[in-house]
Amino acid sequence: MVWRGDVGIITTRIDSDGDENLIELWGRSRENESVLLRIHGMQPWFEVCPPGRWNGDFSSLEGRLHQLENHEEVTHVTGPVEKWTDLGYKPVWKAYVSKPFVVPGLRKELSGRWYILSGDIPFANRFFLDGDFAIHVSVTAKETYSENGIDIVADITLDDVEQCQGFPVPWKILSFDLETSIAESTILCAAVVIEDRGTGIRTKHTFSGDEAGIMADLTNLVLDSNPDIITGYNIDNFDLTRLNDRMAHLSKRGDWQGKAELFGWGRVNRDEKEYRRRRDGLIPKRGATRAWNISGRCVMDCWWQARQVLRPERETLSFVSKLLFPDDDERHKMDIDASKMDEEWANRPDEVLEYCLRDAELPLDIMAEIQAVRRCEAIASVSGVSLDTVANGNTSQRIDALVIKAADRSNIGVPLTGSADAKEGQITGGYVHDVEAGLHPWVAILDFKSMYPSIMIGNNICYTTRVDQGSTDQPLEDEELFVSPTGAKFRHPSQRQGLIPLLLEDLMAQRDANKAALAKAKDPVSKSFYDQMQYAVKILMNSFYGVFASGFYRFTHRDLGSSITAWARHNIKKIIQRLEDEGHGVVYSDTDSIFVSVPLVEGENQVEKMIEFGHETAQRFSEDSAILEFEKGLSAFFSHGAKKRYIGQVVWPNQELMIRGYETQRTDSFAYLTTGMKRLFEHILAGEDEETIAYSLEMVRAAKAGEIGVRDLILSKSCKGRWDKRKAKWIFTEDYANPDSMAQVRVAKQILAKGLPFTPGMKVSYVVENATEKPMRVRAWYEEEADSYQYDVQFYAERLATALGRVTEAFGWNAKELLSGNRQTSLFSF
DNA sequence: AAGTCTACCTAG
DNA sequence: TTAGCTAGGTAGACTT
Repeated sequence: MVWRGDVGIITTRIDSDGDENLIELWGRSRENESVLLRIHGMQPWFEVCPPGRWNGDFSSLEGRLHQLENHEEVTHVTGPVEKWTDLGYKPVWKAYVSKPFVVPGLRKELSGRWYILSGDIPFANRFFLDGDFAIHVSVTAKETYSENGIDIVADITLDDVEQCQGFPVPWKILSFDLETSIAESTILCAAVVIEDRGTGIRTKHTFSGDEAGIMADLTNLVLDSNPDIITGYNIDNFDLTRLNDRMAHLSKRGDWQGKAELFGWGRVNRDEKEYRRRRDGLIPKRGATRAWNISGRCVMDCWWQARQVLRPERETLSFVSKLLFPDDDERHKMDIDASKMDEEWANRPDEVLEYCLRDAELPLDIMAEIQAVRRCEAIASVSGVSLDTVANGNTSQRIDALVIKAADRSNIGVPLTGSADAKEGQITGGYVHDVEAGLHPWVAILDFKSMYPSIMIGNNICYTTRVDQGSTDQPLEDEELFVSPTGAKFRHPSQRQGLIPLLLEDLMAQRDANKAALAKAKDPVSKSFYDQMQYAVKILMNSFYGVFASGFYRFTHRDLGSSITAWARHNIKKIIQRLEDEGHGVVYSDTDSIFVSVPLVEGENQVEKMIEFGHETAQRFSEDSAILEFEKGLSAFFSHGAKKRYIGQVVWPNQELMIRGYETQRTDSFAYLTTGMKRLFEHILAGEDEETIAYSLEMVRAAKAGEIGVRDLILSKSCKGRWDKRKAKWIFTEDYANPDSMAQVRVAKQILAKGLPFTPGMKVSYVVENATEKPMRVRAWYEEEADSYQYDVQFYAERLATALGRVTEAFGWNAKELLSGNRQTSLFSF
């Protein structure tokens, strides 16, 4: 029976064990079926061309070509086709090979005789590249069957797949949590909550009893419920790692069946062959990266998603929950002491199970609230990759998906990653204008629309358009070139349209289309959809510059990044100069923005004057590919004189307090300072100078008097470190020159001493007990011990005075004076 | 007390 | 901090 369906692709792998090389794609259909597509008929290949400049002498290649054709791993060779490379046009042969995994060896073997192209592209990516597909596809299958709990398994070819409009995939998400013994590191109990986004139903499960039984039941639930996405809080570093360790502990070496029973979460046959796969197999694996790999499923750690979206001051599950659901006490009441888990489990197992279940469900609430999956889906849709590649991949992979496709279509050779010359040191970045200290009334903020992408488009900046002395491909004699302030030259689009500028133009058009659709959308579902899409396009466009300015990306050259920023500096400095020549004060500028004083008018209509001035000025200085926009209007702007630190009272297009850089924005500050400083800023922008000083003095006084609740004094900082497998201990010396002089490392060690989990890169929280000791004495923060903290009153008072004093100095009070509570009369004060 | 160095986090 | 980039401010430990 013919099956037709729209499918969202979770992840891919290759199956090259048989005669054929299959690409396997796991997904979920619009109709809520689990799907496995097995793509037949594709063959792995790479390309070769003569190294160096091509001299047209085909006869010199005959021997090499013959050797290539007769290589035992090479099935056949086609070509040559003329392709563009960074040394000019060259003849390119395509070598088809028996198996994808022979390519790395061949690459090495041939490297002296040939220049290799397209030789490091994972074979499974060919599905997206050759088919021009993204995460959502439409499939027609003549027949299908069920296998391994998957509803629809279809053997098809690329021709049976078509592009598909985005649709909300009814993902099935499994969230889990383990409670573990501190003494033994065994698993005491587990909980799972499964969300079916098709039906909207959640089911809850708890597991206790002997450890092997818990793991086996958990595995059975994974297989029976067959989820697409596995989540939980910090599962990458904790829960999955622990399951893996316990599997190793509880099963004998080589007992693949025993291991599969305990942790065989993969969506594949339960046999030894699948067990033996190094990745994408029966048993979840973590390679060199942080990301876990489970065949057929996508691991999406709620902690990682939440930190990226929310940037929380602290990163515990309970903190993030309170941040998102402040009114919901049930969700975050704390009644189990995790540092005494063994006792808790012995004394009141029911409560521990309930606690465990709650911590399994919260990640689902958090993921839904921050729309983590939809966000990934939108980026996957725009860049043309699977869900897993967005959730667990890197920026280069997203850019690759777009650029390689475009290169293949235009006969541009695809160089290997790392083939470019290394960058010599850093390139120069954006220009930051000195900020004039003090309060400035009426400031218009103008900024360039998508500055770096526009510069790339406007000057046709691309790997494929850069003029290189060493290339056989030189511009026409009368060709108009774009010459960057660094001297780098780029071809004219009439002669060669760059791939990147073309892609960026397309993305800009997509963004405009999505924005237009968003404006027209009536129901919340489509509104959210178009908003996600336009945002995904924006994210993707902005990541182009970074990738092309990096030292290792395949399509880069050091002149690209430095030309982009050089043009940016040139453009913005020119406009600042012209504004100043006209008598307009430029208060500040950073990279793509200009803060300009609005001429004052008599009477009441200063806001209207600012709007008119903002729009008029922006338009006047706009050029074709450097469009300046009036972004915000401020009634007041203040900075104490440091770059990247300022505040503003926005009055157009809406009313808001805008703060950049200051302690209020920093997650390594403490609540008493951030909330107080925000209040201070409101006084400053309202022109309430006396209140500004009085408020600052009161804050410092209260701190000195020890009147602040310790919860408002918790500091938080990320801590690195790594687990040394051989020594079986945590080491910090790799990441820190002097680890024990760093407060966060000392805190991490306290956490570890308590037997609590520590995740490298995660923030740790602490209170300063005594800063007169060097290094200062700090105590890790545990909510359960909240009542027992002593803090260093003088330390907090000084830190407050320092931060507030920088600001109040503009009003005549410095840090020292805030601390003492009175102003020293200087010799010159009268 | 001033300067150097490492580290963190932010703006864009 | 999962091969995007640079500019910049600040804290704290330590040295001179």
